[in-house]
Amino acid sequence: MRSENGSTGRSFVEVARRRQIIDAAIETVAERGYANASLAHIATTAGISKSVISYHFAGKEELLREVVTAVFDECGEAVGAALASCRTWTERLAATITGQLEYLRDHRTRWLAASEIVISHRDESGTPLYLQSGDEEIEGIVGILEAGRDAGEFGAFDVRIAALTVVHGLDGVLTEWQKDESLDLDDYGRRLVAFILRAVRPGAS
Amino acid sequence: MRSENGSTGRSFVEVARRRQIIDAAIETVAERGYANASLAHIATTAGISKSVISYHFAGKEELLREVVTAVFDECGEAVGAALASCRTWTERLAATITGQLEYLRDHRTRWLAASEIVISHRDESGTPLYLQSGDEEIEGIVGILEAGRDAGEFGAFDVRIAALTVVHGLDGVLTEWQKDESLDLDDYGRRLVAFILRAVRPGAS
DNA sequence: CTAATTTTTGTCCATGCGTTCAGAAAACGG
DNA sequence: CCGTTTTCTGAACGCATGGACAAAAATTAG
Repeated sequence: MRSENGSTGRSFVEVARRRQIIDAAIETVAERGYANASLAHIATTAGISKSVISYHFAGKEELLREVVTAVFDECGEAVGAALASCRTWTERLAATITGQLEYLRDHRTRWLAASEIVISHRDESGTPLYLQSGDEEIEGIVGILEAGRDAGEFGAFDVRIAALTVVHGLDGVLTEWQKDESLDLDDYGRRLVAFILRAVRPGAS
Repeated sequence: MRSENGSTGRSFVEVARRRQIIDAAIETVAERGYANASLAHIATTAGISKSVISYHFAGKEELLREVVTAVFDECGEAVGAALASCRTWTERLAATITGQLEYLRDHRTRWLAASEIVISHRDESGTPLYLQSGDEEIEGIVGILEAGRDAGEFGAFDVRIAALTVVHGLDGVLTEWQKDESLDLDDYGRRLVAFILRAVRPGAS
């Protein structure tokens, strides 16, 4: 019997191969775009035969889903770590923004690939992934905004609209970064935080 | 000699056919998604033979570009009309937001199709359309924000970040509307305007 | 009415795709 | 060492796509 890994029932080589294929898929999608990221190209990038992908993954569908969950989980953990050291709700709101931008800054390729897949990939019924994913991120921001409002750090405003604006503002940063590769993400993050804090600050509406 | 139309040198029937094909493309892309909107499907939707599209358009590329420019020009005109009747910069900022949402509300299919194409379609070099389009919309909002700031209607903030946040917030409304078909766009617009006005209002920061 | 031109049609083609498969190669267990 | 299992390969498959083409149909002009 081969040594197994956790509860997945996968051998070490299996896990390594899957990781290698996932990384190759990320690189290929980021470089050539979702539509041009065929299994053949991914296999070439990984330096393996096309059929190996079909051997280790149930299909292209499963591979792409694994890419998305891997990257988003990584980013979620990074943001969670940034949130842990915060003391005020204002800090938490800022950390949500800067934390995600820092992940984007340090893992551009991975984030780009995951975004491409989420936007472009459709399941068999034609529904894109971004309409299937849960809204945990939005709910998290809503929670911070409500708590901050109750604590008196923020003013009175529509927390859901505010949360959506933050999330879509973060999504849009990638677009701006693609338009201008020299964009300073840290600077952008600071300015975005400042703008959002202007909106949520207490005071007349 | 056939009667011609403007400077394009196209006959009336030619113009009509092109419009019919463009509308069929819009309907097909909105219904089946960009990736599944083949020329065959578009032709079936239009009730014509596939080759007619190739006869009237240089290729799929030209057809899709015409769809995008047609829809975005329509929306731009609608927003422009809404702006014309504004007297203050605050009104203009609000009209930019509500005007676009009203177009989205009244032309969901067209906007959806154009967005799909802009996001997913790549030219031969692999560059998506949304990285090619000019930033006239952003520049317009930047102009409003600067003028409003100089007029004392708005406070001191980063106008570019503010404009980008507005634009990306508007882009995101379509996503929310897809997630929840019963979303009240007028209500969303009012709330979004209120939130943005909170951010740009004069005061410390 | 006839000839020329515009428009439409159905068919065919080359290409690329994801997946399948039999068999080769490698790794493993006793 | 040999038999078994896992892993990999290259070829083949069915399918869908965008485009090209000759011929048919419709429209126009004289």
